[in-house]
Amino acid sequence: MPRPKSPVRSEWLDPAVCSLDYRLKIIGRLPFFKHLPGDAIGWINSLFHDQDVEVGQTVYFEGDEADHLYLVALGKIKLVRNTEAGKEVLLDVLRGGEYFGSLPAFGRHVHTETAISLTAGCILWVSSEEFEKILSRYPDVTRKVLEAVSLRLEQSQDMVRQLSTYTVEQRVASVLLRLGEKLGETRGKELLIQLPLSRQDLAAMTGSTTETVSRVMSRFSEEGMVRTGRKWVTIMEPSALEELIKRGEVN
Amino acid sequence: MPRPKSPVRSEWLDPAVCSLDYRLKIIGRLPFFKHLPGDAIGWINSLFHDQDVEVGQTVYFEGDEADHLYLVALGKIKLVRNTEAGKEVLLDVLRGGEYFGSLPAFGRHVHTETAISLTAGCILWVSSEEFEKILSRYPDVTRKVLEAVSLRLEQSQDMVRQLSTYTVEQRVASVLLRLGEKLGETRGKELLIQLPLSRQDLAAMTGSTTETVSRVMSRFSEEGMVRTGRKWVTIMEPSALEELIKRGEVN
DNA sequence: CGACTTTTTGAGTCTAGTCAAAACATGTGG
DNA sequence: CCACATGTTTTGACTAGACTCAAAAAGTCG
Repeated sequence: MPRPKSPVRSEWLDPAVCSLDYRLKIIGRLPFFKHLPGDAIGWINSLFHDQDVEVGQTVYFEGDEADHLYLVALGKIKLVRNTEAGKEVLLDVLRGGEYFGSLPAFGRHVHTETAISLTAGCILWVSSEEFEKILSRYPDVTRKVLEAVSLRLEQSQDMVRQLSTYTVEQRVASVLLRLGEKLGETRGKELLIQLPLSRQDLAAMTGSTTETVSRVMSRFSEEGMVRTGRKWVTIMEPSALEELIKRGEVN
Repeated sequence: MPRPKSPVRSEWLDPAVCSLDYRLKIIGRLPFFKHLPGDAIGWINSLFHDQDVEVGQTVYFEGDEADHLYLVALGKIKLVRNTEAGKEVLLDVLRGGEYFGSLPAFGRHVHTETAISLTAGCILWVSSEEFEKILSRYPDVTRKVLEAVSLRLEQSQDMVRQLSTYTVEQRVASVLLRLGEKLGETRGKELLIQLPLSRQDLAAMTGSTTETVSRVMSRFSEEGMVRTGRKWVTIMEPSALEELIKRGEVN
């Protein structure tokens, strides 16, 4: 069998990525702020700081004081929790336009997860005080933040449901579909996920082990449902994975 | 071996439970409102309706239109999610003073879980419109709601971590401790949980099966760590369960 | 090319699920 | 108060899914 050719197109980092224009676009599209008029966005933008991150860089650790709110401008950020035993649990992968971190405003005083960049990219952040300024000038932003947190809660509860009732195979299929939907690019009827997702990461997302995930992925490949490389995964037949989740087995 | 004598004291339902006084107390203590002055609480109280619930009654179903916010006044409410395959996942058990249900204000339009009473009791509720009135008169309530939802998110993520990394034994121990901490009454160094928790319920809280939970509970009983009856569980040695979670095994 | 990391595969073991039956409670009506 | 029907819990035997440990294979990078 020929080595799968990588469908990844390198879109190289524009050095001007966190340019004013780009920042305005990101901030203006954020659910928190997108209802606000342009001048408000401009003012909010002036309160944000930007920072480039490289692959594998830790933005903050679980347990660190929670006094910054972050936005992903470019790249992908993963949120993980660690157990005392050293196992890691991957809670979510964020793309441009999503928030992370937390604030005393959310009732949290320390971060409850660790944030690590999966790719090189750029993030924006505001301090607690600066965010308070935004909230006091535009109080309905609180409402938007509430909506965003509610959505995360719902997703987390769905995760609980899946971990409680799915087999590893179903969980892997589910994670692939979720990532595909969220981060994937449509290539015909296929779905390309450009992400340096290791078996380790997939295991941490499914409450499993690298070996088991590897076996499951091999099976999926044999069945022609997915195709994977080191920095990408292509879902050849999303519907087949969906079927598998419903039926609970490969046939 | 003699049948374990039930330590349960029947505290019978006062028919005047949802009396004005009691309602004011519940509402005044709620994190959402407890920062507000007495007259505000009085006004808010006037917007709430009350309703008695009996054992096993469903307050609302997953998928129902989400236009009410509920408070537990008296009794215990469980929140469950169901899978297509008919398995149930028990997300949380609520006691007096906790909220449930959701609102368009939270960005949800249908309930994402089913609410069922575990005991006879009484709940309070407001409609979406009424809650909006509260929010517009006391905008900082939004902030409190945000804090409450953030806390639930954190707890849910912890649940994810446990399901991902703990054995069934550890998860059962963890659930018992959590319930004990939240709903238990201290009896000397023991902790009594007065709750009609079936093996079914425990299985649904731990992502396991009735049989496995039964075996685990039997083991815990033999080791003298817990003692159970049909409508109660006593944790004889909380520290033993904590040890077990850390070490990962009974010795 | 060679050192290193990640992934895959294999073999063996164990945890937890399944199916089935017995034991135990609970509630009802005679 | 007992006998019976019903539902829940416990126990047993078996199976299977997933983990562990170990080694080989493949990919990455200087």
